[in-house]
Amino acid sequence: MMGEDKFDTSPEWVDGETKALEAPGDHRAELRLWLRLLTCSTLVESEIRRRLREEFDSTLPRFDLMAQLERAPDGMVLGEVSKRMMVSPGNITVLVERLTESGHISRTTLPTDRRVQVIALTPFGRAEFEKMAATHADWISDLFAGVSPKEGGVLMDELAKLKRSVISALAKNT
Amino acid sequence: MMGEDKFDTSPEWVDGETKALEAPGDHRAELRLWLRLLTCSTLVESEIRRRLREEFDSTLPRFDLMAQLERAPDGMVLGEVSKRMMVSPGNITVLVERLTESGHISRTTLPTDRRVQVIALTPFGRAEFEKMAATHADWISDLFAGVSPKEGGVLMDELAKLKRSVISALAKNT
DNA sequence: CAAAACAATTTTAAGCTTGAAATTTATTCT
DNA sequence: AGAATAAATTTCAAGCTTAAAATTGTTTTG
Repeated sequence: MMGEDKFDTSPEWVDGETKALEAPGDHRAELRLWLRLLTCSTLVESEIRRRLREEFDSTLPRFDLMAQLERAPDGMVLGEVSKRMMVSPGNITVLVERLTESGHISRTTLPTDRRVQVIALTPFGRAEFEKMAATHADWISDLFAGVSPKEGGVLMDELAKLKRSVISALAKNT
Repeated sequence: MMGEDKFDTSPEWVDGETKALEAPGDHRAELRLWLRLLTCSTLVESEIRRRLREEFDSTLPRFDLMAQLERAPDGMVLGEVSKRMMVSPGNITVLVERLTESGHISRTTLPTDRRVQVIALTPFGRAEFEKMAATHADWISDLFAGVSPKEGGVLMDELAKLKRSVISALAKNT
């Protein structure tokens, strides 16, 4: 999905009227928007992955999993973690295995329902995560430094609309 | 990086003055923006992957590679493909192997420099890609249907600013 | 003209990711 | 209670991804 021109900032979208004159099935504007969105998130994401590896010898999935657990002091059920991270359940299994081995998280089988595994940050895991989280926040702040608070606000709002659009389209095709 | 609240649309950003009053090292606004951006692109991307698999028995990387080649009728050098797709060179090797096996692309060693491989869409590959591309454009249009042309224009512009911000931050830390 | 430097690509090792099938455990329904 | 159903998790097979090392081929330079 990559390949957007590197510095294309000209206005690509047209007003509704002009759009109506386009050939049927012409979705260029949406495609360009999607490519730009994807370019932005890929740029940020791969840089964050790189830095996590270099500076903490860790990975984004590990960081994300611990981030979920940080806000759940009493731990979280595996299925819930999987939903929140938007990844498949099988994925969580391996992550949890490794984070347990390395002592970052604990895992307990729920006594009342032995199908259910609850995981939580260990004190060590929490301490490690807090170090990483602070640095991570600085990285993001750095990468986003050229976006003013006002522009950031606009982006938040417009992305909220996009998110609703996508979620509602997904709900329809069920 | 997932885990943003599902329908959070309240204004998270504050004006510059309020921001100045926040504790030093408080990067919540940027973090929330990043999470929202990532949520949007993950939602779209995973749906596109799913549909490519279900309807065309294909994958996003394959589609992307062919999309690059479509605009290069005379073919493209592997290294160039790798750069445009923003993936590591080793990645391209495997993709090219499989797309060659399946007859979608051809590969030629440059006679003047035998290190260099040039790949191009075969007529079959081009025909297949065109079918996929048309459907793919419809999918995106569908997912983005709730975003008006005007809102899309705003998003394009704001994402352009973000992209410049990220690229310039990456250029600095070299 | 060799030797060193450089460039393009492939290989390797490790980890991530998915969907589907299998397992284990609980619940519901005769 | 026993059978079917459902739920939570794990296993499996296949493919993607990366960085680093290794290959292969070209160019530059002493």
